[in-house]
Amino acid sequence: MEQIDKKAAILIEAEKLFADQDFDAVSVRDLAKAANVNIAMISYYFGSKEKLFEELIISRMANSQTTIQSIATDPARTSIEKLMAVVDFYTDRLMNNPNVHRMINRELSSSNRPELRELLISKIETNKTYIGKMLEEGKANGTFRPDADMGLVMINLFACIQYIVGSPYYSCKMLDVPTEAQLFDPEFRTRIKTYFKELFSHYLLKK
Amino acid sequence: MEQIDKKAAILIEAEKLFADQDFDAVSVRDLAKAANVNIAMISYYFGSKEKLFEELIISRMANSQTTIQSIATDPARTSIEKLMAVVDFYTDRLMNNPNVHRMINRELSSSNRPELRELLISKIETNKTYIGKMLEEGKANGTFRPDADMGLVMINLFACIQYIVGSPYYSCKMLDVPTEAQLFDPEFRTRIKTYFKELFSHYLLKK
DNA sequence: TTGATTAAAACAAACGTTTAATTAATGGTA
DNA sequence: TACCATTAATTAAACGTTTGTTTTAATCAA
Repeated sequence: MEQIDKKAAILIEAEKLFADQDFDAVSVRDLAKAANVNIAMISYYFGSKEKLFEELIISRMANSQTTIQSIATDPARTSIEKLMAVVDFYTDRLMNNPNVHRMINRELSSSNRPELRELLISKIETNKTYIGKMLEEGKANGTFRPDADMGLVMINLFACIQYIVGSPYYSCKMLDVPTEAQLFDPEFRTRIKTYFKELFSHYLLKK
Repeated sequence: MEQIDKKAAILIEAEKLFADQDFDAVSVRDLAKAANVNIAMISYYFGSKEKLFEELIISRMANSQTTIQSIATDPARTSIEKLMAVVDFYTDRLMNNPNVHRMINRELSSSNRPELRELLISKIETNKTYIGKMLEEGKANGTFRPDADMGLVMINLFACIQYIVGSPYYSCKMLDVPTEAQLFDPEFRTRIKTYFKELFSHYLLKK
């Protein structure tokens, strides 16, 4: 009996394994066993283990550019409302796709696959540009303090959420969250969102 | 002619290689070549590649517990002064030892070596406890807002600096810092410290 | 019968580790 | 100091596994 879509099955299992272990720590035999397919299928469908890995990351990395752009350029929102919307969107986006962001996180921290890293950065950079402009606009229109460090505000938001998602086991222990599942619960998401909204409001808004 | 300390040479080169690449991506032959020693010397001195890796991390992970403790329990400092001192200390500590913290960062994000991860977490947790008590004390004595999220303040500081140090290539691009070396310059350190001091002051202090 | 799909086996290369042999250093004895 | 015995350090080669990938043959659906 043939499976409808073995290629999809491989991608699903690969996502789980690569989220938790390094690229080299996962063998094609591990992948084949988890997806219940023959070893040859990885090369057959993807060409190589590395191409499977790249295809997996790229396909799972949803396109967030249009959303960020529409938030950043929305004339109906004030500067602070835009920032709140970015916090919400970014928190949900990462917490909805923890596996792929763990992979991305690990790719960005090593030079094992430089071309892939470059590709990921270029995608992320587009969003950074939009949010950067958005924050500078808030300075220009008098909403935000002129001496606020907008570069660090951005990387602070990105880094902190990426870090929690990328090292869930560690983060649970540090935040006294009992299970990793609870880390992605709506309750904890609200906590994250509230924290950053208050944090940035206090830091950015004029008194 | 015998080398004086081949073991130290191996550790030095291993630190560079493991900082930039995954554990499995660095072979013992790479290590031996970089340190200019025979392959057998890794097993001879360390027992195995994995033991070398563990010994490297543990030996390079300086003991920060006594410093954090003395800051947190210093009666001469106010609560806000203690927090500022922690920001300074933590920034310098990570930026002075980027290589080992890149390794730690990567270890915390995977379950490739669970025992090592557990060991690292237990060491970090001690500091977390001290700083946590310090922040709660600030709440109790009326310095800090009672509804501030101290857990997230802590992980925010840790995560953000660890992230910048752990993914320097990426961070440079995001922060418009031209070279990785400049990321660890005094100038950029001051920027980080100033940012967090202002950020946390605005968020924590009562108005 | 054809072409797509599968499984099992085989492939060479690379892996971490060990062996066996050799050289260098050390310590005690005369 | 000179000598020998012993330990330690170093090397090249080989070890058995595991790696990612490919081949071959069989099976299946159309």
